Order: sequence, then structure tokens, then C-alpha cells
Amino acid sequence: MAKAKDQPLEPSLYQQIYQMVSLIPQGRVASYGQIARLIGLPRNARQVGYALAVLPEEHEIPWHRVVNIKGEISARSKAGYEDYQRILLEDEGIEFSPAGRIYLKQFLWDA
DNA sequence: ATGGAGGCGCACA
DNA sequence: CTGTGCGCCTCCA
Repeated sequence: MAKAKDQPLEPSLYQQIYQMVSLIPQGRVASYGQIARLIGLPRNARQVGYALAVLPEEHEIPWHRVVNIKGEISARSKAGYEDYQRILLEDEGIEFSPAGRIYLKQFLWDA
């Protein structure tokens, strides 16, 4: 695409991530890598996590529906949110295995 | 400019 | 199942 400097004709990387995450339907989860792939950046799973880590306080983004490829809730910088995330997910009907992992086969978002 | 760090992913042992 | 190592790419100080 022709772009003068790097004037983003497209939303910034984070904006794309946020938008994609907001598309995850209720009762479903997606992995970081999956989100990255969906926006055409298969090697940016980490950026997805980073983007969510710096989410502004006010947003409509279902960040809790994003977990790692194993179906478990990743540890993050700020404590407390892990339990919160699990509660939000269970509240949507997502089930966890005894080991604390989501049954991806059943709940992974089929984009 | 450079280096460190980050809610990851995957291959191996 | 767990632990370790390495690759990937961007953001921030």
C-alpha cells in the first residue's frame, strides 16, 4: 500500500487486536496465537498478550475470552485478575477441567 | 540506537 | 505431566 511515512491507513496493531478480540462470541474463547493469526500476524501472539495487558480501564473488550493455547489462564503482571477471568468465563458457561484448563475442543472459537 | 521485557507457542527431554 | 530453551515481534525506558 502506498503510505507516505507510516501513516497508518489501518488501525494500529493494538486496535486490530482489540477489534478482533471483541468479536469473540460469548461462551467461547480464543488463544493469543489465534487472534494474531486472524489479523494476519501469525508471529505476534505475544503482542496480543501485551496489547491486552495494557488495556485501558474503560473498554468493551472481552479480554477474559482470550487464553493461551493450552486453554489455561495465563499468569499476568497484576494479580487477582486470573480468578476474576475464570469467574467471568464460567459465568458464560465455559467449563474448566479439574486441572483448571478449558476444554478447547469444545469452547475454542471457531472463527 | 540498544536492550530488556512481555497474559505466547512449540519442540524436546 | 513438568521444566527448559529458543524463536517471534513490538513496545518502552
